[in-house]
Amino acid sequence: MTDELDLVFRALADPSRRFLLDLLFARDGRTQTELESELAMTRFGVAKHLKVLEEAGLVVTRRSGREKLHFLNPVPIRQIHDRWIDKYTEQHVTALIDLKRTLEEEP
Amino acid sequence: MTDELDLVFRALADPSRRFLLDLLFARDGRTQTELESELAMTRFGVAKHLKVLEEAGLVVTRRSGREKLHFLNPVPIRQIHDRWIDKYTEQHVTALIDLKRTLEEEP
DNA sequence: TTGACAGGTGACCAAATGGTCACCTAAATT
DNA sequence: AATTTAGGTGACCATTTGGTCACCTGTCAA
Repeated sequence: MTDELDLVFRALADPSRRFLLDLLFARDGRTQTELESELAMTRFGVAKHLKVLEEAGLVVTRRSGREKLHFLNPVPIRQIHDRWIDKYTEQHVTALIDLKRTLEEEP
Repeated sequence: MTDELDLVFRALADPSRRFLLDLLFARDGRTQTELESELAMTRFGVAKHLKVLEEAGLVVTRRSGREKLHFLNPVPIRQIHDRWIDKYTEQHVTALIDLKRTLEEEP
């Protein structure tokens, strides 16, 4: 009943971790210390979250001296998408979302 | 720190719920009883999972007499995708995944 | 070389989660 | 009308999870 993407889904379940992904989506290559300052949490909590994201493959890291740089990896996100949206449905869905966005912009 | 897609991410975190989505992806419009038979769990557990999926908007339902029909809604999945993959990156990522798939097919 | 800085580990605790059960309502069947 | 069938509710329990802390290693700078 468990699958290979299990770690990815579990990683995405927490709002703090999604916020970390947002930060890395906005700007890649940040250190852990740099990311800590953005969360209302001790560095231990942030470190734990980054570890979960890294083990899920959503974040990849590179060591540079005593620093650890973090990068967003979008591949697992796309795999989630492809699991429940086939190439045919994709067009309808994106059209729907664009429509929704348009409607919300002009009230 | 919490966002509107919170329910969607939390719903996707559980393997049983993802399996239910797989079932509905394969064939829509099933009743709860029909779905129960596919899970190694009492009907109460399945009902709870379906409720979580419905509240997240991943599943929409329609009543028909005493039956409740379930349908997969792909829109939230696409929204997850769009959050961390911009139109430009999308091309690279899909190309990467296609490449990976090709390589795994021919060993 | 001494101290400051970046990061890692394991234990620990409160809160959330998955699953079951006793009990309920409403629709279909006989 | 009586029974079966589809589904819903709230309490309950075991396990998992998010977060903190004391303590550790390795790297850079004065």
